[in-house]
Amino acid sequence: MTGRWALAPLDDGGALLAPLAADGSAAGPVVREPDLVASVRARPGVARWVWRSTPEVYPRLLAARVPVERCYDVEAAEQLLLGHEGRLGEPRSAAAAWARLRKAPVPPDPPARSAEPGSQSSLFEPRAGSEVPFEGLLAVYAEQQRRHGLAEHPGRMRLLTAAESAGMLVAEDLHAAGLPWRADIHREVLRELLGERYAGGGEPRRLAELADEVSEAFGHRVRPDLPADVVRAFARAGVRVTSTRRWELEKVDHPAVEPLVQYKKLYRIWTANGWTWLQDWVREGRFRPEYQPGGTVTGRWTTNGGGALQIPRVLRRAVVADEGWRLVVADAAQMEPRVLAAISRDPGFMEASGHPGDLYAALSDRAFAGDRAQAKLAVLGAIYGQTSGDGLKNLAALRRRFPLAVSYVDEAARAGEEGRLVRTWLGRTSPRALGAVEDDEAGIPQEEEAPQGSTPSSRARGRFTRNFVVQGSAADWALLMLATLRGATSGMRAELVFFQHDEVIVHCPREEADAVVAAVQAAADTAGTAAFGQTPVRFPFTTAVVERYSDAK
DNA sequence: TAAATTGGCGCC
DNA sequence: AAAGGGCGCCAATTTA
Repeated sequence: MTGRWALAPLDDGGALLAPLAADGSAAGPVVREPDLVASVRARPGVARWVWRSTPEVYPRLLAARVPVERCYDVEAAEQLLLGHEGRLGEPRSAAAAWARLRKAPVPPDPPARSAEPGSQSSLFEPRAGSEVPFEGLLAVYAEQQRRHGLAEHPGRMRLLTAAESAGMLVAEDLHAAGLPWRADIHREVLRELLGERYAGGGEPRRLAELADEVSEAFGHRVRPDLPADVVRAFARAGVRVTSTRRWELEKVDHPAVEPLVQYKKLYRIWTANGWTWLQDWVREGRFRPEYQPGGTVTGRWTTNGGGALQIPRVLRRAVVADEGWRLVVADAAQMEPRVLAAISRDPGFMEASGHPGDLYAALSDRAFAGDRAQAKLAVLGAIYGQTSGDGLKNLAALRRRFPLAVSYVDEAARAGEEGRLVRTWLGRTSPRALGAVEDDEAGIPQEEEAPQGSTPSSRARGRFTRNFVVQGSAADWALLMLATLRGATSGMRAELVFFQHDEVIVHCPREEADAVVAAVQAAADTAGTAAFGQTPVRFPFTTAVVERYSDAK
């Protein structure tokens, strides 16, 4: 029993199932079985489960410890296919896709739920408006198979939807495992930084003291958490600031600056990751955020509640492995420039990226007379679309030595400025510019207003598309790396517990740590080849085996 | 009064 | 040193 099977849950815990042929059509009769979990358990040979939505089905399998190696998430795929077709705003639910297929009225997507802290698993109950009949699911899947064939690179598009589906599985795995989190240590850190917590939820002692220092420095009462108040106070003191951003304040010579900057730093910890956060998000020694693969247009993940991708560094002390266990903290080194090397196929840049060592040093040896800092600025400027400063100067040197790499991102920027779409290597596609309007003939977006050449908004658009191809292709790679790593660790006790763009944490018994480190690097190499084909580019990970997250790097 | 926006800063 | 890309979250403020 191999191949693909479609699966849909029923309200009574049962399931509808059907084997699928290569073209996506049903290869046998639809069967109804009483217990979804048992149905999956009884078919260990299925190569890929096809279902509407991973969060709808997979958590109950996970809870029952029924392994699922691969899936195909129809709604995730719909989102990617719509994007590829330049139709990103259209509803992406299976029900909507089914309606489009039947030329019926298309239901809008149900509103996104905001996560409740500590939710057991993300979505046991399907969202209202998401129901689709099984025949509809099968038809939508078959149609999606056809649409993959129409993509610019069908093979890459198939890889992309497979990878996104794998990401959906990993997201549930991460939620189920949870990041080990010591509430007692977190409280210790809070107490060190913020001082005593006052009953009634008022400012902790240290913040109150800093606020007093700020007021003293100005000679009158100033609320440091109110930007307008602070700007006014500086004006009264004869200092003109246009905002209270740290980099602007730090240029100002005034006794209020130091306590003010300190206040803002601590205030942030208090409001974003203070006692309230701890109470809301940490249960039984685990922090369980809800991850959303593809939550951003570039393919980077987001999390829903808890701010898992913005954990302040000072709190990493609270992330501690269980007794006898370790955290393997692995960080992809200079991922984005290496990805640029791979997608641009620039021979020199690929060659420089072919070493596991420091990429910026390798680049500076080749183009910047050994000046690593200049090389780094130039590369980041090329990727982010720098508009001024030294980076711009250095960009010229970069362009001379690595013309294909620079022209790759320049072309992406030009596409954006002209209102065209850009794609990642695997085919994830940028959304249309605001105000772009579809051309009936070719589906090419046009600016609503006559193109004026360069406007601030077209330049901003260019910076976005310039970065999109690199950040997005890096996300492609990271997804494949995760999928591979998930497979490699499935036979171990090790668990993936954290993922953040280019960094992954695996929690494992001490004895497994070496094997996990090797698996991470192997996954990186496999993903590099799977995503970009045979290139000299390497994707080294910096790994640390530690007991606490803060001991890494 | 509730929803949307703004300012600021945390992460990559 | 600052400013380019992507986000989420909080509190305050503005808008509907």
